[in-house]
Amino acid sequence: MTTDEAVADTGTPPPAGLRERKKRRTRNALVRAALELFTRQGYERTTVDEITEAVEVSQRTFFRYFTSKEDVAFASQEAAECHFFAALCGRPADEAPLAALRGAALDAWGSIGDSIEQMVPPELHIRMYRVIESTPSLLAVHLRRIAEMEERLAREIARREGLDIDADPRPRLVVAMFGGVIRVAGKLWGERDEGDEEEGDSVVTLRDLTAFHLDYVGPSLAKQWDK
Amino acid sequence: MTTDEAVADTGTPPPAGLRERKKRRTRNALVRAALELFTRQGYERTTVDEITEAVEVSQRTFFRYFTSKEDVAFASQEAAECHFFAALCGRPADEAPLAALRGAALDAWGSIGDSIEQMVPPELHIRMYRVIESTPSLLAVHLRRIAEMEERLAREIARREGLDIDADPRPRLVVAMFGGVIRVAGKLWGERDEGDEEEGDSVVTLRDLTAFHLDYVGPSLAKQWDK
DNA sequence: TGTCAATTGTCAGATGCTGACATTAGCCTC
DNA sequence: GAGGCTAATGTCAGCATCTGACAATTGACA
Repeated sequence: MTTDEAVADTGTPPPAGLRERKKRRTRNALVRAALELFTRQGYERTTVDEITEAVEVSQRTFFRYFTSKEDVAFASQEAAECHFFAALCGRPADEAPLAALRGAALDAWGSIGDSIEQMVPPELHIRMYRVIESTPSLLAVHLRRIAEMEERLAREIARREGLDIDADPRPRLVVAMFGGVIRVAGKLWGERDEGDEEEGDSVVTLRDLTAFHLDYVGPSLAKQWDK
Repeated sequence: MTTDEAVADTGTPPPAGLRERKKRRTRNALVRAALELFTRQGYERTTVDEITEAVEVSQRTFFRYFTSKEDVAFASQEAAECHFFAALCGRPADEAPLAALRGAALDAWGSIGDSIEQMVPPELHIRMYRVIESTPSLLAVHLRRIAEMEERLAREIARREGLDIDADPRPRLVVAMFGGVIRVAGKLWGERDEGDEEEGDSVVTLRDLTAFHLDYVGPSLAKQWDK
């Protein structure tokens, strides 16, 4: 319990010790059980006791792995977001800010499975995304997490461009607008085929929808950057 | 409890009946006591019991006026947001979308006092805004409320321009980006003079900061709108 | 004044979450 | 491989938010 725990996801293939492996198994089991219940019967209608009973651990153990019931709902999101941020950091240095953000978003969506399949089935991750979007209390937390991510993105953009985040508002502004576009795309996608369940198709659809909206406002945002 | 309750703010000067007046008084007293406690000792460290004891009503009564502890924290925000939306609706029809949003925002900030002074002192409203921005759980709800407001704004913009909100993404996109700018301005303001407390000055500062940021990205956003 | 309906209070209980302490179980040394 | 160390888990008590049910109070209106 010394080093990670806050990361808790980014590819750590062989967690040598038996203890570590057991911990990871328990954690993943809790996440799977929680998302399964949340997506099946709804977030509010699922109690923490139901989750812990499904995994056969005490309620207290649950709250040692997750700070709150909300926390577990975002476990796979957390992994996906780390994946996205890593994609941004891996972008070539000569790319313009918006191009780098766009590329990172599309890359991350393309390889979403690699980053979370050890924890939960990607299809469950997608279903959970819809639950988040349609559950007010989860949506609120989701938006706050997005805001935190935007802050990190703005700092990374500022770093890439050699700008002072406190002196130049452009990094924050371009990220804020980028985030706005992403959210609009996600929302429209969520409202689209509400009860269809087209499995793997959904990921592609959301990815394409995002690309479409980004390309729509991209030119003018880029112009704004140069001023 | 039949008609309003959800509105609960927009200027209703003489609520004739004794019952209605008493209800409004109780409600306002709860809001004032709550915001006073929240701003003095923090949101998390304040219990609902403390609020109800200060007003001398039962806890059950509190939850009849407000659906949750979070709810009361946004009572004055709700009024301010209605004020802003009304300002947008009152804008001349020939104004461009972004100009109308800009004008409504600045007007609303200018006359913020008129819309909430019956409920709470404007200075308390401002202090509460900072508590919201700096309290994670409240910030989350705040962002969700903003998202809901943006949806309403997008629909109003679409109506003004005679567009179909489901067919043309521009209303949502311009509003999303407008909202992003507003949030950046609000965040920067909140971080600025953290412990200064310059009273009325604060409102002016935030208003000006908003105007500055809007003017910064305004031209390019307007370009985006025309295509 | 007396009846009706709305407001409030009281009570019990579900749920989320935390601290304290006991118990179990992996790990490491001798 | 026995025993001690420490991390993980379980148990229990308790606080806070929030809700339903029912009783008591109080304004409204004939």
